[in-house]
Amino acid sequence: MSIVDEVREAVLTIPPGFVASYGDIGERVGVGPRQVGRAMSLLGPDVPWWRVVHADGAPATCHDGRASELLRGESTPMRGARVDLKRARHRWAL
DNA sequence: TGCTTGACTTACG
DNA sequence: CCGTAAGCCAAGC
Repeated sequence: MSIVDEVREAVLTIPPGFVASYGDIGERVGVGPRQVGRAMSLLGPDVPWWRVVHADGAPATCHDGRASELLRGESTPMRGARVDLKRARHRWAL
């Protein structure tokens, strides 16, 4: 298993309407947030990359602006231009 | 083997 | 809210 596969699995488990930060995924797969970002760039367009946001709820810096529309389309709790992590942050089984 | 880079995070001003 | 600095770990050269 590669980092990319682990990250892909984690991202795919995020249900519509929820999001996870790079740090969250990093903790889950056991790597640093930067590896998550690097892995994401290799995943491809077949994953819900827009459900992966920054620690403060800001959408991914790539695909400039597209994430907001996609998140909104899934009824993701938004607060202005950023995701309301208090409500939208996905939590895997503890 | 060592240095640079990156879809990041946290802390501080 | 925005900019800067240090930390982080894997991949590329």
